[in-house]
Amino acid sequence: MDKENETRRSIGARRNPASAEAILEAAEAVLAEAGHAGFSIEAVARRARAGKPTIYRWWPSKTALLLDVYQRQKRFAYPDTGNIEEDIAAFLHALLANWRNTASGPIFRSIIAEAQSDENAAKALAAYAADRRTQTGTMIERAKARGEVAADADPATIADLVSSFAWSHLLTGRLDANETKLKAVARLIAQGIEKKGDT
Amino acid sequence: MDKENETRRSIGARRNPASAEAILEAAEAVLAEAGHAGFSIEAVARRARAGKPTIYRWWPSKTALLLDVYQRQKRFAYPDTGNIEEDIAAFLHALLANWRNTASGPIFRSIIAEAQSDENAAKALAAYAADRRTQTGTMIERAKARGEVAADADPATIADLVSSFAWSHLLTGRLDANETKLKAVARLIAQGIEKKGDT
Amino acid sequence: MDKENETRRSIGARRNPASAEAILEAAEAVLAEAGHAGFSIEAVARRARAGKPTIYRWWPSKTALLLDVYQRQKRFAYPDTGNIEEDIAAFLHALLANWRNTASGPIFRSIIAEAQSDENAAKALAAYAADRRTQTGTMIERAKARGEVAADADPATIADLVSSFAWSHLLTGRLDANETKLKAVARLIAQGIEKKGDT
Amino acid sequence: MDKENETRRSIGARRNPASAEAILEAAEAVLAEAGHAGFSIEAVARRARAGKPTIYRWWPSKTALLLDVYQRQKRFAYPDTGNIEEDIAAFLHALLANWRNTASGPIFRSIIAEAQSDENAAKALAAYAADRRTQTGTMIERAKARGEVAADADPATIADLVSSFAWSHLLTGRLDANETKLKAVARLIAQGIEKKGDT
DNA sequence: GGGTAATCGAGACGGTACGTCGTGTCTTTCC
DNA sequence: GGAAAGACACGACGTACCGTCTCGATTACCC
Repeated sequence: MDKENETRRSIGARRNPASAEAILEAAEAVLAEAGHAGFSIEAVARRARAGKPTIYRWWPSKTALLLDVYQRQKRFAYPDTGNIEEDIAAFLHALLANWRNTASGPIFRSIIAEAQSDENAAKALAAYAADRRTQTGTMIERAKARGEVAADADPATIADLVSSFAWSHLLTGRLDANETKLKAVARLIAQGIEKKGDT
Repeated sequence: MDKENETRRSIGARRNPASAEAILEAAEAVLAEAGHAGFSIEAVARRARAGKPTIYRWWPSKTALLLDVYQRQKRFAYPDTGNIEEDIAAFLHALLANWRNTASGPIFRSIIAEAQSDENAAKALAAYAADRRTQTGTMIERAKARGEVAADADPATIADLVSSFAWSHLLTGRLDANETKLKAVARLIAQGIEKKGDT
Repeated sequence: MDKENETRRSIGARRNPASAEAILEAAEAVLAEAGHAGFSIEAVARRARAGKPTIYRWWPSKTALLLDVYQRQKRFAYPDTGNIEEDIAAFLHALLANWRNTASGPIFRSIIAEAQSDENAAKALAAYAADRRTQTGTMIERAKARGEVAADADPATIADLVSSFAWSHLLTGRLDANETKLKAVARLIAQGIEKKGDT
Repeated sequence: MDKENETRRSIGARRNPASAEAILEAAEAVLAEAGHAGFSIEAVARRARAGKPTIYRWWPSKTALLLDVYQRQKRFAYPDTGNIEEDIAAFLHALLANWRNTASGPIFRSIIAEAQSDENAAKALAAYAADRRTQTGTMIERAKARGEVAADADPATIADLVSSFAWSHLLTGRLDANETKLKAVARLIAQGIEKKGDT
C-alpha cells in the first residue's frame, strides 16, 4: 500500500514486478469503482502512476489486462454435500455471492462484454468457460458415482445449464436473486437428471 | 433503397419517417460490416447521410438505437406442438437459428455488451429480458393447462433457465450447438418440471 | 409588455408588426444580456417566441438584424457650448456615457465585429461611420465659422480622429475613461487645430 | 515545407516544434484563404494534419492562436527621424502599409472581432494594446527629451490617439488613406502637443 | 363571400464546429 | 534495456447553431 507512494523507477533491463503489481491492482480498483465504462488504459495508468507504454509493453490490449486481473481473483471451493440438489443450490449461491461481494463480478461482466467485440477475449472466454464446465461437471460426476444421476446425463451439458443461469443473472444485474428461486432451479435440474428408480 | 438517393429534407415540424428508416438501415449495415467495435453514432450518421443531432433527437443513446434495430430484425413465432418437451426444443432451435442466420445475433450480442457499461442500456435490456421471460412463460402456462407441468413450477423461472442457456451460447459463439444437445436440455427441463403422481 | 403573453398569430398575408417589434426587442435584450457571443438567431427566436423563418424572412442575416437593432437606438444631441474644446470634451463624454449606459455599446461592438467578416456589415458600417463623421464635422464647421479653427483644418479628418479615439475605447473595454483624459484629448485636438493668432 | 510530407510523430514527452510550426502556418493559411468567418480550430487541425487536442494543448483558445499568428507576422520598426511630426507620420504610414501589404491586417481585424465576444480574447487584446501604447509612447518620450513636446503631455494618451486613428482605418477598410491625410493628422497632433513659450 | 396567397408559430432536417476524452505509438531521460 | 512521462495523430463523443424546409392555422385581399 504505502510502499508505492514514491515514483517507481526502472530497476534495469527487466520487468519491474512492483509496476506489474501496481498496474493489476489499479486495474482492479478502477474496475470495481468505475465499472466497465470507466475502465480505460489511461485511467489505470493514472491510478497506478505508471506510463501507458509500460502497460502496453506487457499487456497487448485492454482485454489481456482484464483477463490477467480476473485470473488474480480467488475462486471459491466447489461444494460437496453428498446430495446433487444441495450441491447445485450451494454452487449457485456461492457463485452469485462471490460475484456480488467481490470485484470479480464487474470484472467478469467486462470480460464477457469485451469478448463480444474482441477476438482474443472471445477465445479466452470460450476456453475459460469450457474449463469451468468441466470443473463443475465433476460435481455431477460425483453424483453419478453415487447413483443419483441417470447414466445418459452429460455432466458438461448440465454444468452448462447451471452456469448459464448464473451468467444471465450477472449480465442483467440480478445477482441478488432470492434463495427460493435458486433452490427451485436446483431442484428442477436435480429432478431432470435423476435416475429413474429402475422403473 | 434508391428512392432516397437525393438529400432528405425536413417535412415540417414532425419526425421524418424516411430519416428514421435510413438511420435504422444504416445502423444495421454498420453493425454488420464493422461489428460492435466499429459501431458509432458518427458512422451511422455518415452512412445514413443524416445529421448527428437527428439521431440524438430520437434515440437518446447508442443502446436505444441498437434495441430498435434488434426489434426490427427479430421475427419469431413461439412453437406450440402440444408437448412441452418438443416446445422447448423447438424454441431453442428456432432462437439459435434466428441468431445464427440473421443479423439479430450480432446485434443482440452488442446490446448485451453495451448493457455491461451503460446504465440506460442495462435498464433497457433488463426490461426487455423480463418481457421475454413473460412471453416465453406462456409456453409453460399452456403446458400447465394441459396437465403436463407440476403446479408449483414457476413459468418465469423456467423461461429464465431456457433463455439463459440460449444467451450463454450466443455470448460464447456456440450458436451451432448440435440438435442432440438441445433435445437433451429440453428433455432435462421437461422432466424437471413434470407433474408427478400420474406416473 | 403584457400585450404579448399569448401566442402571436398570422394577421393575414402581410407582415405582422407585432412580430417584428417582438423580434427587435428580443434581439436587443439578448445582446444586452448575453453579449455578442450569446447572440444567435435561435436565441432571439426563442426569446421573441417567434419562428426562425419569420426572422429570416425579414432579415436576411444576423448582420441585418443587428443593424436594424442599432437603428432603433436613440442618439444623443451634439453639444454646442460655443467653444470647440468644450464641445469635443462634451461629445466624447456623452458618446462614451451613451455606449456605457445603454444597450447601444454592446450592439455597436457587435456590428463592428460582424463587419470584420461580413461584407454587408462592412459596407453598412463604412457608410454609417462616414455619415457620423460628417455629422460630427458640423461641430468643427461651427467653430470654424466662429474663427476658432485654422482654415486648412478638414472637419471630417478631425471628426475621424475624435471618433476613432472613442471607438478604440469601446472595443477594448475602456468606456470608463476618466474625465481628465477626455479633457486632455479635447485640449490636444483643439490646440492642434486652432487658428494661429494672425502671427 | 516538403520536409514534413509524412505524418508527424511525437518526439517524446515534450512539445514538437514541427507541430507548432505546422499549426501556425496552417492557421495563417486558413485565415488568408477563408477569412475570419472560415477560421476554425477544426480547419486548422485538418490543414496542419494535426490532432485537435494538440492545438488545444498549447493554445487555450482560438484567440491565443490568432495572437501567436499575429506576433509571427508583425515585424515593425519605430521610426526615429528626430522630429515628432515626421515620426508620427512615418509611424502611421508604416503601420497601415504593414497591415495593407501583409497578412497581419486581416489577422488583427480577426483578433479585434474575436475580442468583442470572447472574454479571454478581450483580455489578451487589452494587454497587447496597452503594451503597444507604451511602446509607441517612447516615441513621444524622445520628442519630450528633445524639448519638442509640452511637459504635461501624456505619452500614453498621445499614443492612444495615434493608434486609435490607425485602428479605425483598419476596421472600416480604409487602409489606403492618402498620404496627405496622414500628414495632416500628424501635424495636428504634433501641434496639439508642442511646447509653447518657444514661439 | 369564397378562394387564394402570404403570414404566423413550430420544430425537424443535414450540416459544421465546438471542446473533451481515450486510443495506441513514439521518443527522451533516468535508472 | 526497462520505466515514467507525456506529446502525437486520430477519431468519437454529445451539444449548439446554422439556414432551409414543411406543416397546419390564420387572416386579408381580390374576384
